Amino acid sequence: METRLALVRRARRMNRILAETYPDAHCELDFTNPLELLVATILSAQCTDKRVNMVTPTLFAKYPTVEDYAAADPSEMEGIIKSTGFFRAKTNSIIGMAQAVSAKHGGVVPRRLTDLVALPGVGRKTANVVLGNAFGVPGLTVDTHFQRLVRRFGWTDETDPVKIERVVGELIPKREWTVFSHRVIWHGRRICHARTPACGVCPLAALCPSYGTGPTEAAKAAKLVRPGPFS
DNA sequence: ATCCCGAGGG
DNA sequence: CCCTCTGGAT
Repeated sequence: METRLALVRRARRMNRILAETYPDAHCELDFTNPLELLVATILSAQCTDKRVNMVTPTLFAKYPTVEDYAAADPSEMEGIIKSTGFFRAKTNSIIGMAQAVSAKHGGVVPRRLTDLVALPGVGRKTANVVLGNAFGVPGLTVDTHFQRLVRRFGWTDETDPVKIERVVGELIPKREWTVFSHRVIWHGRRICHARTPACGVCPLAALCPSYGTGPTEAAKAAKLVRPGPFS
């Protein structure tokens, strides 16, 4: 059983290695404007950031302000964002979010987590992305990558994002929460994949309790694999 | 086939 | 906890 002290030390080392490995980890939805970042993040659900970035110029030109989104014609907006998938739900979310921001916050995107999460289509992950990357408020963005990695790191098996934030928040300094989230997510995208993690080239191998317990690339190629504690 | 830096509803 | 929503890339 790992002691609390050992756990904290290991977490700090992992964070340091991630920082060295991904020195320029950042939000790939590169908007400093809160409204733009909020809309782009809503669009990014189950869709690559590249594809989101292909529609945002057209979208932001047509809807420059909260009021423009609030008064938007749904079918027109669907046409613009169609290629990002889930376009009906996303259109409803964006218009509903804008109407709520207009009615409850005077057309200004709120800076508080509770206010952001209360907006239609805005969950905890999206809210923390906006807080961290547009408002400079530290936040852990617990997406599917983050969730998977902290489990493999042996930090927590919790699935509830709030509980995960609480556990990780005690291991990582608050002022690094935002960039730490990006490091973890970048690592998940590049090496610590859901099905077949590339443990052979992982810079965290020596510190990872899940090292070697997952399917190898060779086994995967031979189709002899069932991911154990993975997924 | 499987995945993409999710959210809402049952 | 489950399901659904969607198109595009690999």
